[in-house]
Amino acid sequence: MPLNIYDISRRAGVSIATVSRVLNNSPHVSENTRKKVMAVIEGCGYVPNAFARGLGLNSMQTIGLLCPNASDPYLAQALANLERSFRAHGYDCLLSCTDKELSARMQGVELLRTRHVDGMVLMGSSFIEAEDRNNDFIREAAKAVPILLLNGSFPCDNVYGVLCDDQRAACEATQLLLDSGRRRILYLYHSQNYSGRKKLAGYCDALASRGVELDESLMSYFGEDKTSVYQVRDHLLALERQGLEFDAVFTSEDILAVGAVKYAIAAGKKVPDDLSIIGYNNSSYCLCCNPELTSVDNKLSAICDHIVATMMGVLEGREMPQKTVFTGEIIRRGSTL
Amino acid sequence: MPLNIYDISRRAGVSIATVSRVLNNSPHVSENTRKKVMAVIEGCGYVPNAFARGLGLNSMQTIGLLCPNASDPYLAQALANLERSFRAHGYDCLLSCTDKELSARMQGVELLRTRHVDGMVLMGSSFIEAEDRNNDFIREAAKAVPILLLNGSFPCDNVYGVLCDDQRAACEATQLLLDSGRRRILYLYHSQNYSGRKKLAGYCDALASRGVELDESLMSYFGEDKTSVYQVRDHLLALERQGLEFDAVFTSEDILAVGAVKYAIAAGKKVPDDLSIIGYNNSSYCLCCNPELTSVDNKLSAICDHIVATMMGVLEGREMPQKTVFTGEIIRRGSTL
DNA sequence: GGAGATGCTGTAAACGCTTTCATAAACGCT
DNA sequence: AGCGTTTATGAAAGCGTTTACAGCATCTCC
Repeated sequence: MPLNIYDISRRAGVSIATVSRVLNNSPHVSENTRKKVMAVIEGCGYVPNAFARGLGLNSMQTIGLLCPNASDPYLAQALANLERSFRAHGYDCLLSCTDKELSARMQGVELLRTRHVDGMVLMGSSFIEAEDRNNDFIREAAKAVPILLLNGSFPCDNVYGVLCDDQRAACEATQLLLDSGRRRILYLYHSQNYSGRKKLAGYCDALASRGVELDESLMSYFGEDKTSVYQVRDHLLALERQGLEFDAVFTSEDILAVGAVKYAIAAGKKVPDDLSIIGYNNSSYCLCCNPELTSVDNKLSAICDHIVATMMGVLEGREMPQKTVFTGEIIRRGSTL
Repeated sequence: MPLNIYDISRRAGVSIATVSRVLNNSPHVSENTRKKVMAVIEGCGYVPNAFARGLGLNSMQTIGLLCPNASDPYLAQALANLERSFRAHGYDCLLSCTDKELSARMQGVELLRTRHVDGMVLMGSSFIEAEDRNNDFIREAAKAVPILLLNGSFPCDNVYGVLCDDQRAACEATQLLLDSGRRRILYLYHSQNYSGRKKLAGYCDALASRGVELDESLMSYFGEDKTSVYQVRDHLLALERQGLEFDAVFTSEDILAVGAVKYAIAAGKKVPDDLSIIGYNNSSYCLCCNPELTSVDNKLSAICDHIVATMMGVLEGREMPQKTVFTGEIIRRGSTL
């Protein structure tokens, strides 16, 4: 039987209203009473009941984190960053992992309806559909609480995007390959989501900027499961057998680039001499390969910090920028010339 | 202004008690009223207020997940598994990441005191200290809610351990190295926690079983930060310069084994011909190396499933085994003969 | 036909806070 | 001294549930 606010009020010789005011840092308490009440509170280690507080305030200082795939080290890193930072601001995080995009939507809505989270972070732009009518769930949720998009952008009130300029970064990565003499650059991607489309656009931009013609047969899609390393390797081997020529690979995720390295090993090609490879995310996978992977650092920790700052700002009623764009940076390692 | 239980009771022509009974599947409701009330509830999409419910029941169906390092792919995978499974049972998960062990304890207690979680999962045995008096926080927390240990064991009421027999698995892994002719086996480990100690014991068991003398200079400790890949590489290079001889490496985590591969590359040694390497966890890092890493699969997903099942059992008042041990399995890949 | 079960439903009291409103005290001013 | 203003406090009404308890039919069985 933990203590309640009545116990404190009795011991401090004040009313529960005063105790409540002390707890909530209300200015309408004299310095004297504040001290007296605080002394009692600390003396007996009283902690206000969060459920009752939630009932009164209709909030429990909770943020929902919707994560499409927590086992991806990149998103896992984001998860850790976000959680730590929100906690520092006094907010706890409810996690909601999900494989399938459809259920992701449901879970987001559920989190809102059943847990009354104060805000949600959609981690990864896979939440944003190309077909706009499928995005109603975001618009709907945004009516209730602020929605923050990690690596996405969406024009809607109360929705805030914090992202890397993937188009530009992808363009620069591709240009790096082109400018080292490569002409047949494979583009491998995981999913056709918001940032996936941006990266593709950047890839095209780069080709255009160097006067290289786009060849659709150089672009391949892969599912999101764990076996994609082998999938990529086998796919590239198959392409080679079919006579397709390529001298570089650019991927939308590091794990796919790992697959490209596997291919090179299987095909007896030297990286980067015979095949240049650039990944995306600059995740811990990059250091595991030999040679180590050149990759695009898309400023995850800055993005996470900014997401938390924006969420806090919005929750405190401040005006916040609807879209913040960071500039990616290519981290050159051994997989490129 | 969402609907409340009074709105439903009015529309259904019953009292709020009856509505509540319908919502909680109480048997004391006639089939007729149940149907009538359900129809109203579904008709208007009513969802009971979780805060009020929490206040009444002193529970919000929430599990606290204490994760020492969410950016580790292995733990991230566990996080995803646990969350999905708890959600399927109607429980949401509050995440609490932490780098430092001390603050981990604080956060666990805080989660309990401020959030009234119904149970906690301590992910990774780094929560269990070698010095027993430092484990009071577990004992304390266990008085309030069931505590589940992922990869740990702790003799205390209301604390349940689900783990892999790391000692045996480490022994078998080391024996595998010994039986392929290796005699000078480095053991690299991340931290001196519960499972760290077990693995060490297994390593020693294996040496004893084959009559090989233990050499303390073959054991090295590394911190937990991300740079450990390079740390390991440089450390091994230094050992080599000092004249220490070794023909195999066994590590407590895959990421350290990746560092050993880096060392082999830097030192111009062939894996596995000049140097055999075995990691631990069978994480996604294993596939990134060349050759791919032999590693101990410690049955993460089985452990996670069992954690959730045990937690649910305890919460439903059933008797549950205090300790469940899975048997690890060595996954042989290219880094061993 | 009435006593005693049995089954269903409603009333009202928690649960532990926040917050509005009223009141009382203290203060400054003429 | 008297008045209006400001400041500090308390009483009480929510917030939306759960649940103990009471009440009322209906039924069973002598």
